[in-house]
Amino acid sequence: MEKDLKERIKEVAVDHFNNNGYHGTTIRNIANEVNCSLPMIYYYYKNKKELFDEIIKKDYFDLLKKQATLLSTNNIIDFYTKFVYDLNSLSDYDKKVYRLGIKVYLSFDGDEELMGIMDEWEKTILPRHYQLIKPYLKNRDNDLAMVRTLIHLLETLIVSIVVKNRFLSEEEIREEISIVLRRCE
Amino acid sequence: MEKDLKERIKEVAVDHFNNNGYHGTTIRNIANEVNCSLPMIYYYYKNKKELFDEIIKKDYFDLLKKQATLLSTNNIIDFYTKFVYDLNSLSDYDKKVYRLGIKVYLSFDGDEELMGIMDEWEKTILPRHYQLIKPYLKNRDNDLAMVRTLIHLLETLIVSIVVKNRFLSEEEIREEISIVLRRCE
DNA sequence: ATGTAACACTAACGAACGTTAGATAAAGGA
DNA sequence: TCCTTTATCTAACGTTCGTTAGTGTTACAT
Repeated sequence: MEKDLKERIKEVAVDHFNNNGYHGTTIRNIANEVNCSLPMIYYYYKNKKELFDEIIKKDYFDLLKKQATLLSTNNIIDFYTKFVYDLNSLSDYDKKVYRLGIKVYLSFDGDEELMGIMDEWEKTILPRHYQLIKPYLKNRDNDLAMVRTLIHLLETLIVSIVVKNRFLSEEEIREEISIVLRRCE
Repeated sequence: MEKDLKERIKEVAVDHFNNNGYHGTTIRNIANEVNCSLPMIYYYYKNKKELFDEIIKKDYFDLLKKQATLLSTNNIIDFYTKFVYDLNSLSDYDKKVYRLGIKVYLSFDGDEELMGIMDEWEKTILPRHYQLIKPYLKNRDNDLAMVRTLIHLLETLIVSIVVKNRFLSEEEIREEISIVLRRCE
């Protein structure tokens, strides 16, 4: 019982929500694994939904925002390669939070309120990356399509690492990003 | 009560499994929406799990196999554009089945047995597409990376249409596929 | 007419769920 | 010393779950 009980509850909750979904997760199972009594969970969290919401609204979006504020280097391919590769070394907890967030993002879990928040975030993705890549673009007619393609590729790479829990080498990440950003080299 | 009751049960079940996950779906809710009594579901399906399994093992893989047997035209970009674009016009039922399958594929639902089946299928993807694209490749050192990148792009496009229920125009699909397959033109 | 199979129901079982009431024990300030 | 706060518990509430036992009802073959 080294760590804070509230923190331990959330860690176990992330694990269970991840493996069994919102409905498949029970407060009793969480309490059992944390080795505390059942009402202790209600002592720290109002109810099941608040526990789930805090993970998404706080922990998941903290992760996303931290990732979004990374600054581009002078090489756009280096930057995006690192952007993806670094996900490999996320802590187990962060990886699970990320995975749970993607689950909600794809509306595989959570409720409509959370989906709305996800939609808002999604709208910021294309403009943000476009601004980031802009300096490297050669002003061709399909510039926007290239950014869109990159984002689509990134999404699958992120899912591979975070959701399917695969390790992707820096080399293969770079290869694929280079194929899409070929004209920026 | 026009259609077969067994069929109607499955249709409603697909809907509920999709919206609420396996654990969030109850036999009572299904029976209510189908407007039949509760034991009728057990008359046609041994239990809840068998109902879920039949949807994935039969309907989802039928969809995948049908898609996999499509023959390439003489233009590889045309082929893949059509491959993705046609998903837009899948029936509502098929789209939901597809979505549910992807949910299991990403291990967001289902059990370990189903995950095993998904893993087996996944292994066939890269060789299959490589064989398909091979004739159009210029034998460069990053040919395999290109096929991998294409598959990764396709995955996101499929998720957009089937999971997020977006409509993708033929034009934007073609643009993105062309960016990846640029050297095959 | 009678038997049998297929289709449908009502009612209930036991188990598990989310949640809460209420007690206890320790700690610290007044 | 007494009171309040914080952290923890046991026990239970009412509800809903998956599942089944048991019973009709139709339709068709013999």
